[in-house]
Amino acid sequence: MSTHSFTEENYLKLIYALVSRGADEVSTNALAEVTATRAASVTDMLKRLADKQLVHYRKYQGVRLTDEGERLALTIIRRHRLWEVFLVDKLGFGWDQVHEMAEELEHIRSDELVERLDSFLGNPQFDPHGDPIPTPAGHMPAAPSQKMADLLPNESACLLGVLDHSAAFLQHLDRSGLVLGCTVNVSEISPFDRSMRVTIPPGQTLFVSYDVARNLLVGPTKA
Amino acid sequence: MSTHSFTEENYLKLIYALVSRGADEVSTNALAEVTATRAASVTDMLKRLADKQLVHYRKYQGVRLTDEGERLALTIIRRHRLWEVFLVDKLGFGWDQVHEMAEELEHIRSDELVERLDSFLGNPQFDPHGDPIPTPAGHMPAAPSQKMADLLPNESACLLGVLDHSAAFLQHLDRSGLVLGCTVNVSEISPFDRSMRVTIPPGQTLFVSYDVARNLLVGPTKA
DNA sequence: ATAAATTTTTAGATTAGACTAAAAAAAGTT
DNA sequence: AACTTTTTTTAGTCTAATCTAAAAATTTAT
Repeated sequence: MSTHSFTEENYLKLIYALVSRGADEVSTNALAEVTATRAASVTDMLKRLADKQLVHYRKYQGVRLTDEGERLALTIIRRHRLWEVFLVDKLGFGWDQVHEMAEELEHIRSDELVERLDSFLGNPQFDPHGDPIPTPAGHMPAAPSQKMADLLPNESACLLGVLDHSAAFLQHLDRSGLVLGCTVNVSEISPFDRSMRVTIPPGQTLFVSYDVARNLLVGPTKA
Repeated sequence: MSTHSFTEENYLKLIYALVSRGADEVSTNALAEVTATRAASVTDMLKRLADKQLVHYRKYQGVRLTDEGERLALTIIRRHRLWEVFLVDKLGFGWDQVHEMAEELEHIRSDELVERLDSFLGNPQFDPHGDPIPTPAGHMPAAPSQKMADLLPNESACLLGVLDHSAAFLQHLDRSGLVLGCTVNVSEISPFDRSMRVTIPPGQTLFVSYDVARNLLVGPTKA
């Protein structure tokens, strides 16, 4: 039942994010970058987190989360994503507007609140960007990994998520009419710039640049 | 657009609460009591709030809010009460469970969030305890002021709010079947202990102690 | 109106979380 | 292998919000 500061929670979340997208251990500088602080501040915090047994830390060697640290990181990510669903589904915010608010809401410290929110939202499996919502016990479900850019001509797929979460990218998708859950069919790929001609229901055709296609996650169509 | 710390917001809210229930100015000791800190800490904070023009403060004389301080206090109270409505109406919490969570939620800093929440909840005028919800512009609507203990035999009234917000009191009301909005009719008042015999729909009779009756707010029946 | 009690303020410390500047370790280059 | 560059850590400082102990102002009581 010990309680952690907002700052500590944010470090855990960010360490999780950095580890899960590649490296085995996270460097001090990488953390300084994502926390928007200096390396010296990061070192301080890592020592504190190590004292609390939330990370494994060896000088000059980088960090990784302990089991308890990972469990905690995942409950925070769970809260973040559930609040995003609330903001979009219930309050009508756009998926490009909710990140900052969820950054604050994720720190509200009541497990019962989170579980009631979860049922109120209908136990969603994914957040508005298609990211999977961790279980209450702290397990991260598998996420789709195939990119739209990997599709071949004549293949169809279901649009499931985004890799780039920036407001600019999300707004671009809005303007293009690309919505999560929609079925896309690749009719042609330009050999020159790898841009795709795709059709989406109801029979609409659009061009998707490679830069966009490699930031979109797809899966098998529901058919 | 300047931003204030949680702590500053809490001081403002508590100063408002103390002023509105009596005294013209609030003493350092009274604030130390409600903030659960020491007088010396309060003095420090009052200086900081005075620097930010949120309170009028003169040494040894107590404090009161500036117009800007009061406006801010009321937006925080507005947020608190709206979140309480959300927790009770949408998530199904009991009215005795929501205070602590709302204490955290009230500090989420997005005006658009609050206004969208307000519409989502159907623009409620009162929180689950019958306290009026301040307007977005920072105006506190009038609250009912008549106490159930002031009713005379044979008078009827509508139960509108509570003065005591403790979980113990609220749970007592739950066990008694006293619900906000219900019509109460006083059939008899004991001259000995001022306890009341009241009837509530559907034709149920119960005894209400003076201690309970003076913590209940009533108004004219809707009829 | 003077002394005693209470309240409030000052002075000086502490903690979390940040900072800068400098030292130490690791990695990269000839 | 030795030198250079980069990364990380240490050492010392800063701010917000707290604390204790002591001093100052106000209030109460004789």
